[in-house]
Amino acid sequence: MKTCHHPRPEVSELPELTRRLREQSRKITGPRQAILDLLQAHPHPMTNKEIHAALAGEGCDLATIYRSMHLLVRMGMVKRYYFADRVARFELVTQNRSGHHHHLVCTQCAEVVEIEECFPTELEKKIAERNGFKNITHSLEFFGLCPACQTD
Amino acid sequence: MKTCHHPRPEVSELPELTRRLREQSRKITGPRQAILDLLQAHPHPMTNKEIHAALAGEGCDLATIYRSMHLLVRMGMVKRYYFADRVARFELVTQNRSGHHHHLVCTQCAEVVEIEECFPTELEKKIAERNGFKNITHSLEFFGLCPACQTD
DNA sequence: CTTGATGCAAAAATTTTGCAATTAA
DNA sequence: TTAATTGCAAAATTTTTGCATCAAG
Repeated sequence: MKTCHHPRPEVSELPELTRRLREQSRKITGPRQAILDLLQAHPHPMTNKEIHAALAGEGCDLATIYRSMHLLVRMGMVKRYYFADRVARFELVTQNRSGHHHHLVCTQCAEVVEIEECFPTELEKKIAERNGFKNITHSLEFFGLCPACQTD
Repeated sequence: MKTCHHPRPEVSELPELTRRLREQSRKITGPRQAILDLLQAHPHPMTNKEIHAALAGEGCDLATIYRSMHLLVRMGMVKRYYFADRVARFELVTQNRSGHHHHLVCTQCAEVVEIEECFPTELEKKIAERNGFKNITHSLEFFGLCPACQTD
């Protein structure tokens, strides 16, 4: 895994997120703050195991992480991704970065790049109509060899 | 899950597949034939559990199915998909149906429709170049409510 | 015969759950 | 005060592995 910078966003979104938690009569606990903090600082999909490892300092139980991720996904604050390996990865949904976007993942070192492009809307609409489906969405991820790994 | 027809292809691809197995000094055993038969008759991604259940008659061990799918994927005879639920699904790669295609899956009843459309090649190339990636591929699946489930 | 494959059972890995104790509101 | 949350341990799943036996080539 490559090192990569995780610049904190200009404005933290945590106040807004905690507000929404409170709104649902959820509590702002240590573990939850730590998880949200981490996800904000690391704007790429993370597995529960990675989150657990990263939070080794504060000692947050793995079960708590599983439960938190379920909750955050249910509340729409986190989006769950599946890349090539049946492991769920979680990424914070922020106002800066739209909830819907895609990733380009290095098959060697797992580096992740966020992608602007999306599947053409008209084409998707056509697919939905031709098959009579409603409320169509898609999952789309790219895989390849990143620059650094091409030389190895 | 909706019932769906599984018309056998005009020409069975099994002889070719078994030939390739033999070529790799693999053996054509009962379980393997049953699995290939099943995958050919059911041209949609199936989970190992589904395969195991479908083969309840011949009594094929689940461990054997796991091992077989690993082998078949490694040999390129089967393609592995991940839909929305972190469960691996396997589909036979045939000459009729190209190995690369996508699916439209009903979020309610799990019906699967095969999709012709693909992510635009030029756009993908652009993404690869802009990020300096090589050997880029993608996974792309669509989700929505199928006609039957819209009335429920 | 020889080597790969199978079934079975055990082990490993992953995810969920029950519950008493804790803590935010 | 009280309702949600946590940690811990146990349970439930899912996947892999060791090994003696079996069978395809």
